[in-house]
Amino acid sequence: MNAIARQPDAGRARILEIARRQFAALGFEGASTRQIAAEAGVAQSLLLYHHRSKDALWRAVMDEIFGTIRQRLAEAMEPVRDAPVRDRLLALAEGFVTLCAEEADIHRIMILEGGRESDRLSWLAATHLRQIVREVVDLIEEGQAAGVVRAGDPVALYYGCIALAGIGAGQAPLIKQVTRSGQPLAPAAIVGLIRAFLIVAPA
Amino acid sequence: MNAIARQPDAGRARILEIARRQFAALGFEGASTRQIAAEAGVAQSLLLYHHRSKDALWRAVMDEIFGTIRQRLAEAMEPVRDAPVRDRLLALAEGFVTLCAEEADIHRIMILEGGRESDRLSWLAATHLRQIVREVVDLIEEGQAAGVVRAGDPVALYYGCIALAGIGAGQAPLIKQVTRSGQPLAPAAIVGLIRAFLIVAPA
DNA sequence: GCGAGTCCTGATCGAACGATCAGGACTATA
DNA sequence: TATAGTCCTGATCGTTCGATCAGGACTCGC
Repeated sequence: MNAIARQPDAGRARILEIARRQFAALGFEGASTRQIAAEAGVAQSLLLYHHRSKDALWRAVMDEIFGTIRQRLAEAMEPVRDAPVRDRLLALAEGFVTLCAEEADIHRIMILEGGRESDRLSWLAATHLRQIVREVVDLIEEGQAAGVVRAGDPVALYYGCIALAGIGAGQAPLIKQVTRSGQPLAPAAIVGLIRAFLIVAPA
Repeated sequence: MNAIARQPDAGRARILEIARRQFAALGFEGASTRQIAAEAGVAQSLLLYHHRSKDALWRAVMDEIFGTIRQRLAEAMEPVRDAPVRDRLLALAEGFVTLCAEEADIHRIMILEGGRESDRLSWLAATHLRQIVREVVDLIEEGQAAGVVRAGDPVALYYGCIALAGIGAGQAPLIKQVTRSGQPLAPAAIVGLIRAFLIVAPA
């Protein structure tokens, strides 16, 4: 009998949320199922009842994260569905920057996992990443064909945008420590950076 | 009696090198002093004899990293010491991208630590980071005053460059998994991205 | 009311963690 | 050759790790 008993779905969502925060803060190896369970107010064995292992818990977190990503980006793109490619690219960039700012955990987990070979990364690429990358790179190539996006390797441009989009929120603690103002970078400023980086004629 | 006995300095350097790799791969919490010692072929207690704690070992790694950074950037800047600010900025960018490509651990540790508040980050900012950031931001502001660098918050431009410089090497495992070619981004291409991002008139 | 099935807990496992300590092995000084 | 000091190891400390398991608490179909 505890605070979230008899609300199985709410409890599961809460566990996933806290697990996401811990994985983002400490990395997969650094995060502890006991700590996650303690913060969620449940027994550690419950995590491994719902998910058969720490690895499976991590994959459940990633499934939820990519559900959020797809939903948020779809919402950002919907108003410009039939607009020129330039507007669609900018809407996508703004949507992604906003997402990174509001859910910094997401970008950080990606950076953490993307920098090191592992079975988790292979699973992530096969299950979620390749499809999204393909879609965005296609859009960038469409922009290049239309003369809107600067020339160059579209994959490099894609990762350049990802890097710029996430740096503000992802490195916010460092930026707070280093700058005099202690202020993180504003999302609007980052969208401006991406626009300048990606678009040929930002008229 | 072991392979590196009677070569104290070589042994210490080897320990620091392996510790750096482990901290970069697994993060501070994920890395283990026993694993580091095992790969270095020494007893785990030796690490804590040379450095009084895991934390102190980490700080020794960072001291060595920033020694490398300062040395490499000084070498990159030396030939353009008296050149216009545009050339100095580009030399700095190229030097940093090359450094990130050749020593990907460095950038990754920074990303790992910069994304999360901790005593280590405070120490890092006070001991190493603030000074370097100040110097580079000053250079960017000089470039803006000369009309060479695009307008905008120089701190945002600085972190934009950092993000772009590190994305190729830092996310190489992910890029290998996601792209068809499996090739990481070439340093030259990344320098081109930064130039396009930073410089107003890339004539 | 009763058994089946679901949700959840506490106890516990062997392994790995950071840290400490006594002492062996070695070099340098005298 | 005796002594002092440095370098390094193996054993061991208490803690925490992921994982397992028996069983309590609850809901639902009958």
